[in-house]
Amino acid sequence: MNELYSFHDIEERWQAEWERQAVFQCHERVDRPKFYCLEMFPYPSGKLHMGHVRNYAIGDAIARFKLMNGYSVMHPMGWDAFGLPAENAAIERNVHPATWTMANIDAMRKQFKRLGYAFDWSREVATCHPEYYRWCQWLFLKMLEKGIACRKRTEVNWCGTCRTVLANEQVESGNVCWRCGQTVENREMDGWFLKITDYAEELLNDHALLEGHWPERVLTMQKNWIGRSEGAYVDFPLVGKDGKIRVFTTRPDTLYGATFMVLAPENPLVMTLADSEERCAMLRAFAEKSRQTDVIERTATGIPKEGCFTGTYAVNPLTGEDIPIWVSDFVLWGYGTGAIMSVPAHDQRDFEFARKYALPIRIVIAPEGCDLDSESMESAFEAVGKMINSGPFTGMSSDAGIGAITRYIEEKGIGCRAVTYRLRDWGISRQRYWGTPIPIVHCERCGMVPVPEDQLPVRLPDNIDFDWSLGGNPLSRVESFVSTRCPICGGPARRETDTMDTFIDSSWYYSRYCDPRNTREIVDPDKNNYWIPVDQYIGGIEHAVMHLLYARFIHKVMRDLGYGRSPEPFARLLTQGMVCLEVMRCPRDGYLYPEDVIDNGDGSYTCRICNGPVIAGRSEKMSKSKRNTRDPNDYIDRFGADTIRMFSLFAAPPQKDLDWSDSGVEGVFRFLKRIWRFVFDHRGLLEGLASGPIAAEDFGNDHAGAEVIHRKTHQTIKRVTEDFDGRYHFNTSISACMEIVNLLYSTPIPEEGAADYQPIRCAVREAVYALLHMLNPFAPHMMEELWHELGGTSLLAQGPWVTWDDAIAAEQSIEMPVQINGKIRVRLTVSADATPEELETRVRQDETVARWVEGKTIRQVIVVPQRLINVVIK
RNA sequence: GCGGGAGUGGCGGAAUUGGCAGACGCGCUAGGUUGAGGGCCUAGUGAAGGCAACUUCAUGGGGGUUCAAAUCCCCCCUUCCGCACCA
Repeated sequence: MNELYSFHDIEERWQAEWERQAVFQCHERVDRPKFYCLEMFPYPSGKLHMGHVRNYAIGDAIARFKLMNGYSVMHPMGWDAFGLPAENAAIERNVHPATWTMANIDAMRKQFKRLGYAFDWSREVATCHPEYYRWCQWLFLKMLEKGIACRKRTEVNWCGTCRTVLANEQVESGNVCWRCGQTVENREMDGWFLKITDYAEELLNDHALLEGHWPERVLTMQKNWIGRSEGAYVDFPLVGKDGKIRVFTTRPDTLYGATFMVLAPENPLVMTLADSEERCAMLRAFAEKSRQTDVIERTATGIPKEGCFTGTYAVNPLTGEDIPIWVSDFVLWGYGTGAIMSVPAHDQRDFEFARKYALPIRIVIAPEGCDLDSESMESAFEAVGKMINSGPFTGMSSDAGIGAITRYIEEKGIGCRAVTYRLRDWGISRQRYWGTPIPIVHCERCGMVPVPEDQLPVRLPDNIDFDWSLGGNPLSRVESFVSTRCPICGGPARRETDTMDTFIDSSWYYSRYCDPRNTREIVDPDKNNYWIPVDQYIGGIEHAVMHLLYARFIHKVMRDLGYGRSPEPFARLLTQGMVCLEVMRCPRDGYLYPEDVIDNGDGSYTCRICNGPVIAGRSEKMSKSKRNTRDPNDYIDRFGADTIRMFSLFAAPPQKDLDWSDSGVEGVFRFLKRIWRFVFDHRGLLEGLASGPIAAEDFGNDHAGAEVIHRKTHQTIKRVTEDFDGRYHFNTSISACMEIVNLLYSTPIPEEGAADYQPIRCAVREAVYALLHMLNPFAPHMMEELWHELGGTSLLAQGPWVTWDDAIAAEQSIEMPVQINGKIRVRLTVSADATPEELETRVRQDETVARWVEGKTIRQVIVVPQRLINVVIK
């Protein structure tokens, strides 16, 4: 055995060995329970960052633990390989997106392998591969058949920088592109949509299956996004015109108080309502102004809302009164029916609008025990109360009134019960090249024709001209692609040139891993049913409502197509925190790279560029623009994969943000070296440790030093094992292992032949045996190496895991704190199985206790077994 | 505005069916080893007071429940995240 811990050699050796023995290749074994461990697959940007290292280190620890515990573990890896960066690289550097992507995949795969993650590489997929995307196209055709996919012309979010349409989920803070951060604009365009709204109810209800297994806030975010609300549609007939306006309300009980109506400016009805040419022009101008108003400004609270009267009236169907129809941009065209009934007395927005334009306010709900006055009231009364001025419903509670009025309008045929959602259909058309072509042909004679299944995949052409200045989708300029024959009539036709949102690719990849080379089917249903659901899914919180909602939707679609039984794709979800580092900023030169910062050693820093003082900012997510990134490669070079992996698990629990720290990394490196050195220094004593278990009788139980190690070992196995089964707080698992190592260092190892040599030898051998197993999920290379050095012929990776004995883990005697009136005054060493009565007697006899009690009387002695004793005196 | 998370030494973080606050690591201090430095080893390290045994204070702030509160309840502050006229 080498005295030096030469991590590079060790890591290469074991990576090769795992690969040679195909240790991480999995199969559908019926003799073992299965465990599907999955981390969100990466976009092949070409370089791993610390966030990746952490994400995959978490999953790898779990996967390895499960494998050691006898599970049939699937832990696959692949590439979310379609997307804009590849196409942008093509434009900037004149490299084909496929070439660029493939080179990136190769580079990242190498990095992954250097980190020694336990992936089953035989299942690798890349979404840009025709054998993958043909099944995206197939899925699209199935959804078209079932009416889930459709084409329509609507207002869409257009990102000018990315030159494509975005789905609503991909627009952040109301108007910002999730990818590039630029403001999006509204455009009316044709596009393909998936009716995720058909599944809204199920997506919402099935949250119940995930509760307790998914982070609460992800469920809350999805719930808010789906935004279910219950109420009724009510029709208001127009005065002097045919037709009616349908509104959605959650408060049918306030219908008698509806004194005007408001339509969204985009509502096409608006133009038909104008009572004069002049009014028509005004409304058109108003709509145009709304369109140009920033979405944030238009919808922000606190800003008074502009309105415009149409000149037309509708009839309140319950009061029979004529009420004016207005237009205002606080009513959204995308929600409900794009029209509302306004009840200013009981809705704050309506109230403010009514005050501004002097519209009538009628009170129809009275709060318990007091009266409202429409003249003097300063805000709407939105709570429940007693119905007044409401015809036959007067006197009813407003709660009961909701049901009663709904039934009434249903009987009269002027409305019906209804549920609406905030969730909109998923717009999947993208006007860019590097994505899955939508398998549709536009024929002059036959219209839109789906490409027959046996003609899939519709391949992306290679001969692309990426000249950005030409604008539009480069795909539409490839005549050989666009021009085709109609599958029905054989006549000339043109291919659809929109490609699919890449979120479709990532909505079912976890199923494809179950059967990645199937050329006949998207996945074999039996294989899918064996592995799915993913038992543990791990990724960033940023996908809470994008990927994670889309994937749940597509999963349910696939289930309905007969490709699986499980209602949900991901049984448990862990959202890992970000990797952060403090930013260095110079007032003159902006964010600084580490090499441009001089550490003065006294907590202050100097800018190397201008010699001015540098402001050490707070810790923020590592990002290129803030220049606070660190390259995993540098750390692998200096400390090895085991160190960087273990640090990213040790520095914080997985769910929390992690502060990167170079000295923290060195601390972990030091710990690993300490293990190495201990084994090296005691290689004689530890020799052959791996070849056979330690018999209980070898210990003897008369030596205190051995017993302490023995007990600590079993306690630690228990702690670490339970951390894996519960919260995944690996930071505490690792620190527990550090405690054992510290204990081993502080135990004097006797000379061979000394009386206590045998029991100590056994205890130390057992401790090291356990350590190698427990640390294997975190630092697998070093542990395999030491295992091998100590006579192991099997692989630690294949287990079995270590077990503990509660009887050994139990303390014989414990130091029990004794409190007097809640303050610790003395500690007594007592036998662990002492009865409360014995303990109380001990305490009453104790000198120190007596000193504190002197002159007072003991009122009560509280004995908490195994914990403490509290003496209450007065 | 609504909803959710967080707030513990110089730093990252332990400890929550209420029961020894600060495990473990970083940093710092001292000693040892070394020609020096680094590395490694040992000890110390929440604050204040005291020669000391020890005492007092301390988990964002203020109240409360309890023999006992970082943990439970009420009010407030700070911060991060999500949603934001959704009818």
